[in-house]
Amino acid sequence: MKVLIVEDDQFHASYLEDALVEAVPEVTQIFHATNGEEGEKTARTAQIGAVVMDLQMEKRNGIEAARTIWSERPQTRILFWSNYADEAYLRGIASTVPADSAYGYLLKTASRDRLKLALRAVLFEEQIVVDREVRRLQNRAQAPRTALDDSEYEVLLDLAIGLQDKLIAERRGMSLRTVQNRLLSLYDKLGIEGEAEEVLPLNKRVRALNRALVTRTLNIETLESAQRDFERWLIHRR
Amino acid sequence: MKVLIVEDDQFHASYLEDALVEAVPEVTQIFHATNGEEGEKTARTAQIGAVVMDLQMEKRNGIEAARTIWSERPQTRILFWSNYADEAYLRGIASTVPADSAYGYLLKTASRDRLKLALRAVLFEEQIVVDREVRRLQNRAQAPRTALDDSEYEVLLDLAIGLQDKLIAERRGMSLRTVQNRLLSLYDKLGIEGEAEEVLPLNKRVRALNRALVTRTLNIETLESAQRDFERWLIHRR
DNA sequence: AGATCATTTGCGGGTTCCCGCAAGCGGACT
DNA sequence: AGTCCGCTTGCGGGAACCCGCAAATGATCT
Repeated sequence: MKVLIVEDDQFHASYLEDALVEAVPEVTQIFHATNGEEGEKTARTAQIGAVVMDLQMEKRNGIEAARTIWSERPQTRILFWSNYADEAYLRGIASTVPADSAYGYLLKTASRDRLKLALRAVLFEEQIVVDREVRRLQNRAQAPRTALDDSEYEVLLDLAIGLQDKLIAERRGMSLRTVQNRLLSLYDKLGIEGEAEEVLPLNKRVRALNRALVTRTLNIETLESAQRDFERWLIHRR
Repeated sequence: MKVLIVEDDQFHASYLEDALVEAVPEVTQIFHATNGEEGEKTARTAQIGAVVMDLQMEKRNGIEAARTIWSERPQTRILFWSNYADEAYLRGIASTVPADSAYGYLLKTASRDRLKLALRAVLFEEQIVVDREVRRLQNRAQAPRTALDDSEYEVLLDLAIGLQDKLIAERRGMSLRTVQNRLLSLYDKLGIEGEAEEVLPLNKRVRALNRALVTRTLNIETLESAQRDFERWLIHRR
């Protein structure tokens, strides 16, 4: 069995390699890559069936890499191994994992045993494994009070890259007023009203972006990739 | 000689420890902490004179910890060892390092040799060492065209936490119009005009925050600590 | 079909924001 | 003193934003 490790931190990579050979002795060959782009390439040329991958990396991050890997070979097993449990990553993964592929999401703070368990379960047994911490975030993010539905999330992204209401309306095909309704519920769900109790007037737009970042609903990479998406859309609009 | 290592990633911590004993055999005792708060405490109780510290950590980050450590014992040598060269960190350090203390700023991507060199130079020889990469950023950030002066930076922070012009004016003791002038030059320096050339109308406020984050002028920790500062100020104003 | 409830949309108006213009103010140099 | 230059400040107005209100549209259930 061939396994690819995509990880830009050399210490983490070698730790991972150790754990991997212990957990899955069936492994015959281990490949390394230090960023998403390289990872995609190796996965393709070496016909890799199992991947362990960090999420934040220079050049293409883990999610983007996973997207192309899965688009080429959907049955590839991928274990994401990340420092953070950001909602943005969860959304990214949820929206790209093929119907019946095995994957996992583990935090780097997990113990060595849990890591080994997850490695075996995902890469070999083709199970789905999600870290307790991550699961907790997932639940919180899905609590009806706080959950952003997809349409709200889209508007949040547009807001985050600095689009004005009118442009968002055009891009998403809704009326100006509807965009503003989305914004209202965003402000509500991100908790921007009561905030400091008193009549402390804030710039809600900026505040929304700020809150989204601080609560890890968005992260900086999300901003960058939303920007790229937008530019692509710009070209194709008539 | 006693040295304190403050680092929340265990692999990095042990790598650091190795390099440290090789580079500075004079070391007699090594202490560990995994976040800023703990670091401050250990530095105080163990009377530490030399510290190696990561910058981004849960609870108090490296800069905040450095501030209190230096306020208690200004001649402490501190080597910052970080993943990123964010302008926000540079500003933070620049504004807290006492006049004649030894410190250093090294990226984790530095080779082992450079790390050892820096460890010896800063902790033992009491020199000042700044990583090449970091220095480069520093220069770029100081290029007249892009450099934010302190007053602009303050306004940027206020904008970033969502304050409106009027509040910023009150907090910083300037007129409304002056705040707006600062914003104008911010927009200019962050490159928000031409952006997409044509008449692509953007929400400049949000865009400014977005750009500041993407260019690493700010990071999310900065947002959080700016928020804390603001709340402290809120209490003390009339 | 008819009733019900949620979402979408238009309208209107009070704020905030962005920024040109021009009048103060103060330091630097001659 | 006088001139120059840059920063601050007030004024004014057009654009964008926030949001209540109510009508239109749609989906669901009986």
